[in-house]
Amino acid sequence: MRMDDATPIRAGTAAWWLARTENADDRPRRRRMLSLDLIADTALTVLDTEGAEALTMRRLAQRLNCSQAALYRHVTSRDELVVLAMDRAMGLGLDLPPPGLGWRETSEWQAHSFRDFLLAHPGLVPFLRGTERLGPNSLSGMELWLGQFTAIGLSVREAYATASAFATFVIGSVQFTLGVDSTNPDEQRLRRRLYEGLDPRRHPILTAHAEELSQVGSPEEFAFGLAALLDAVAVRISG
Amino acid sequence: MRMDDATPIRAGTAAWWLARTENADDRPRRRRMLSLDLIADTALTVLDTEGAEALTMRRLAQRLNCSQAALYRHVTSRDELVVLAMDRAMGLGLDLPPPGLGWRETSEWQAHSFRDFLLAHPGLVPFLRGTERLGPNSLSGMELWLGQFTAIGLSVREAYATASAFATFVIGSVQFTLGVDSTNPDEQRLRRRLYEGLDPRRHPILTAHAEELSQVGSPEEFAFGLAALLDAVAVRISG
DNA sequence: ACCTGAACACCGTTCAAGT
DNA sequence: ACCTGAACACCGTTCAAGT
Repeated sequence: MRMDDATPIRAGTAAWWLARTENADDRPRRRRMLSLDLIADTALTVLDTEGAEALTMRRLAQRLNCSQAALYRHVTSRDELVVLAMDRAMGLGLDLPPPGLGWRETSEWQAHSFRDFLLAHPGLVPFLRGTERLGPNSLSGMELWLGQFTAIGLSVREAYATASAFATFVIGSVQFTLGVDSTNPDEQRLRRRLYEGLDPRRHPILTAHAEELSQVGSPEEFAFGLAALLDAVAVRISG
Repeated sequence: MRMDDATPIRAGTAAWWLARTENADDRPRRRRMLSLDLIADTALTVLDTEGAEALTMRRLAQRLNCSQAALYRHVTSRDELVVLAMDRAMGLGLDLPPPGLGWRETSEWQAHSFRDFLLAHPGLVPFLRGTERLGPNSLSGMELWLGQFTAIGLSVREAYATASAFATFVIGSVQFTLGVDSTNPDEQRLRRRLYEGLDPRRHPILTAHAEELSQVGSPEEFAFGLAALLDAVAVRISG
């Protein structure tokens, strides 16, 4: 298979990340006003301060005091920019757990820390599509999880699948939560009314337990899934 | 809190779904060429045949042989259309498991069936944001899960949190998978090269086990997470 | 060698005007 | 009462032209 410059490589694939690291040295030929890092950081700032839908090339150029066209000297498309910014964010979201905890407490702490980070930066969440997975910061996070899970007896393959499941679940549950914020008390009340108004013959449980079910919130759902994953690890290291 | 017509309600919230069902009767005043159902179905067709980025109001109108403006008689925004189409898709993705299986096999079958459906319709996946959660078809799915999990001894609250965790995990893992398709053999080979090229001091495990880790694929990761959730249910019904 | 202005081909949404 | 054409204010991306 030939590597042809004409066929564009999809951002976030192994091929794309690889090409990026291999061409790293011949990058900075001259002093520039702009840098890729600065652009990615500014993108994150825009996401935090103005939300996901504000991340446009025009808005970014405005913040950087340059033309939109100038951005395309550092990045071949908006997609590419998003992938790079997301891996950058993964670096920011990666916090070291307090020492002295057992593996279960450590993993729990990390999952909660990551979730809290994402909830505090909701603008990032729509862009987390797995394409950041092979970026340098994401790989640092993976290395950390691999170290932890292999240290307690999982095989390398198991540790990788486990870490992926954790990441998937945390990101997925935050996306789910932000889709409709169930912490809003009024939303909760209306959800109850919605359940109550259903056809009791087709929805016997939802109608009968409308009040109770309307109270089940995102933290509860997250706690269940997280405990499940931790239990599964416990089973696999003892067996 | 007053319900003001001037303040738009975010699509997918309880308030929005509620208003929709309550105003259902005074909808069809006259015969129309277009219907909401037809529009939503056409949207799904576009997603399946042309992919996620092809779902524009112009493209939709073209398929329906009407003007873009006509769509806005049935839907107040593209967001709304997406939410409705996604709930519709949830109805299509809901398949009844073969009878006679135990709870674990049944749940496993359903999770795989849902995953297969999403993988077969990748155009849907970017739009699953949890906003479809309270739609009629999604609620039918929820009722099904609730029935299963309460039947084996979980409380209603536990059953709801469990079902949510399952849904979150399935959707999240498919999003993750489609972000970068790791079933591509060339991608796998390149991923190995990517791992091998990392700094061994900062990434000791990834570099040492590059080949093995590059082989871990999406089915394996999914199997781990699913087994974990099923184990967790088993623990909770026996304890 | 680097950056820009202006354009191109798209978006979602609105609204006066038609029938 | 219903639908439309045409416009508005945006997008991402390109490229000849500047310095």
